[in-house]
Amino acid sequence: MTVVTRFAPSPTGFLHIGGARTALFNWLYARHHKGIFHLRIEDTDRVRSTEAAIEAIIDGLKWLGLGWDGEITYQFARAPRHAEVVLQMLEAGKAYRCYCSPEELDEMRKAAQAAGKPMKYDGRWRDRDPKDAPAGVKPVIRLKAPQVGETIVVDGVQGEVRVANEQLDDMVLLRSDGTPTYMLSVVVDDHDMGITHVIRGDDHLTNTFRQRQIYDSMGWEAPHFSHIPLIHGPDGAKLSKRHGALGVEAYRDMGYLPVALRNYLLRLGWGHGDDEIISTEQAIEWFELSGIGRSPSRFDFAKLDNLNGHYMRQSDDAELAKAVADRLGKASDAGGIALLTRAMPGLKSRAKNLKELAENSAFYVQARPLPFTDKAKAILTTPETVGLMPKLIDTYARADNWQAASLEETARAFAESAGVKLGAAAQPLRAALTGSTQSPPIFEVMEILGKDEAMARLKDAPLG
RNA sequence: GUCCCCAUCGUCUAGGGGCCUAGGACAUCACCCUUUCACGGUGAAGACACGGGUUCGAAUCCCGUUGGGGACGCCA
Repeated sequence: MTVVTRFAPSPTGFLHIGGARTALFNWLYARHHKGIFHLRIEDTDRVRSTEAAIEAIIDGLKWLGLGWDGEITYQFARAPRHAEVVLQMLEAGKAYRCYCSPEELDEMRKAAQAAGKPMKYDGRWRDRDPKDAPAGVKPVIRLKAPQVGETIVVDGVQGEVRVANEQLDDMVLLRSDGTPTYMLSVVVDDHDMGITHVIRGDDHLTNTFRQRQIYDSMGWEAPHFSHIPLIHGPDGAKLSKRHGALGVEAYRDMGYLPVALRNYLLRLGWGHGDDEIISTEQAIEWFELSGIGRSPSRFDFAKLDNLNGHYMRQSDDAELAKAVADRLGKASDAGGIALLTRAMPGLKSRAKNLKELAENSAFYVQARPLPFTDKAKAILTTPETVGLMPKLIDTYARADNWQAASLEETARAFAESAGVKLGAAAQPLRAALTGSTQSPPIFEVMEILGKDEAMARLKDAPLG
């Protein structure tokens, strides 16, 4: 049997981090089994669905590297098919028309809650004669759900979960305007698309009982369900669009790498022994439902940063240089990109994301005169520096060999003859050449900058 | 209110009756490396929510309590 999974977001906002993880798990599961991964946009809520959201979701998935198979399914386009299924159920006596007003329903729920009962529709139109139908009221169509016994779901993550049918009411299948509800649409689409495994957020677990009833009512075989625990924010509450969740594009803008985000998201709720750094290929090979944990997890930027740093250090220098140039608005500066590429080995171990990397790289391609941080200024204006620097600069002006090792030798010899530590020479150099007190090894910086630029910067230095 | 799910270091987790004086990773702290900051290396501190069972033996199984989360729409 070919495994068929799907990611089915509703386009009411960006692709948030929880959705991204759900997509990742479905993608991984399909790839692991050499199966199919579908994308279905659940746009049946015509009021809240937007084109912009659809675009954001598609862009997000592409950026994350989670490609889907075949065409995208748009759920709203399938509404006629959904309605057709409801009609079948109606004819088979498995569904019925209900003429309750919203006010009646509201009262029902309030009364049930007050009486300590589950808040559900009481089924008053279930067996009522259709002739009683009030004139001018468009009915909804409800499922004639079983009233006794229990509905059981065997979940890939949660195990066997059961609920008494008396807890569940006759859900609405078709709204009074003739459009299908979510509960019905998902079931019909999953069935028609041949979905074999549904992997989704835990918040759908209780919905699954209702969906199960629809499958049973239609005599369809239900897919295998797996409900993954939700990702919580630092405060422990569900991470949602309204509660601190960020879209994947926000992570992109913060400078995180797709590969790092995939690795991080994979480890959030899924484990394979003590493994932490897991390549995407390795993830595809290892991913199994049994590795999914049952308890919710919290999003932790510190760990994401660590992972991102790891993957940045492994990234290709030229690619990083391009990304940095892009962020610095110098994407078309070929010379700058070449210089940044050479500088990248010293730069990339000093940043945990592309944003930082760009900030730390800026001094290399910064036009003179350089801006100086307060600390850099302070170093350049100490009496010791003021006394030392002119002589050091003069020494370098006469240097022929501009290789880092040679430059360092020169500085060491200079420091020794002046009776100071190497740092006394290196730190002012750093301040003058980078405008900062923190940078890659300063002699490496000098070499990469080249003698002309380095000397010019040294002469610019605001000594004293 | 009703139902469902969950519960190991601050965080992510390993663990599925004896291998656990509970392992790893991130974060934290110390030391080493060192021209700064990182990277890297070494080490430290740090957890089985609580109470009952079951068992020769429980982090692991059962029940309860507490705590957290989720669902109860003509939203998805």
